[in-house]
Amino acid sequence: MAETIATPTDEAANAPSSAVLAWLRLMRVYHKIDKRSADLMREHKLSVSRFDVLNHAGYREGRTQQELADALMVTKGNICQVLDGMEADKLLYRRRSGRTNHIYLTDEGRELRAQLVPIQEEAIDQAFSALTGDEQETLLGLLRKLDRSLLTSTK
Amino acid sequence: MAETIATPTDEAANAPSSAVLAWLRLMRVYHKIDKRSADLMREHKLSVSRFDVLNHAGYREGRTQQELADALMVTKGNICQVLDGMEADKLLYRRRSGRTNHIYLTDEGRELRAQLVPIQEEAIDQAFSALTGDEQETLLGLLRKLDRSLLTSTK
DNA sequence: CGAACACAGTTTACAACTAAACTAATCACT
DNA sequence: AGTGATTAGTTTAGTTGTAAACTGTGTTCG
Repeated sequence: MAETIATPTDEAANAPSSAVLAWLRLMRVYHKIDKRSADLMREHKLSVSRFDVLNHAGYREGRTQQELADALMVTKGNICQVLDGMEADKLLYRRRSGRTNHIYLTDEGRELRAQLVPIQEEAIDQAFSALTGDEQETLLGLLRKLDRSLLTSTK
Repeated sequence: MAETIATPTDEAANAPSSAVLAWLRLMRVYHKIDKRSADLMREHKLSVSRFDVLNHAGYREGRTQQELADALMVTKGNICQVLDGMEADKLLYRRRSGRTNHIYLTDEGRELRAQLVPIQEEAIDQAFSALTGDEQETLLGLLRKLDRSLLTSTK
């Protein structure tokens, strides 16, 4: 048995699992679309994080900072900083109630949101346009299943 | 026609397109798994970016910095900084050739890589274990199609 | 040749994010 | 009511990333 057909324990790595391959692709897709978004938002003098806050806070007003942090998958410390900036720029304001802050958009913020949300949606639709409607649904279903199986970090 | 069945132009946003829904899920999945990876790597005193460089540079040695930057979807400026640190820590070294640098792992770097790659792969397999093998293949196929349709940024 | 260009890598200034410590308000329970 | 645990938000120090200017090397072609 001088020559094996395949040598799984070789220096050359084993074939990566489909999970690893899927993860690598997912990373690439994420980064590419994220960069597109960043470029798009920069054209409108806004960062992605500010847009996300504007979008989410405006979707249903009166949310707390912690709710925003959870929804956007960032720390409450980060949200606090982003809100500081946006409040200073009069895009939104905090209304304290006990120990929680509720976030409301200003007219200016609401206007900016109304202007940018369709542009962003258009860009996302365009980015996904290589997939058919059915494929998008399939992808969504798989990602949803995966998402639900990943416990929200216990912290 | 006093009452419409649906009012697409309402204040309440239109139903998001499947592309937008897929993008939101993809973001969530990316962040959750990325955070898991970061936590896992931190246990081994390594950052995700260093692990990525170690993994990629070790997969085929002699790569240039620009190749690494492209593969990891970060700027060459960032790679340069990460390499500075890793070179200082004796995980790898640069070998200049003309105007390009080729990257090689030290024995220590190679050893660390051999130790961590299986751990990381295990974690990824585990993260994707909610999907069946077929589902993982389907997901991979869709992501690959999507990835290929997204031009690498022209820069 | 040599001027103009292209390109790999480096540096710098800054933005975005985290972890962790801290402050302050609320809750649970005897 | 009082004390201890919990929770929302803030602050701080440090990490990771970017964009853009800069350096130095190679390449093209009149």
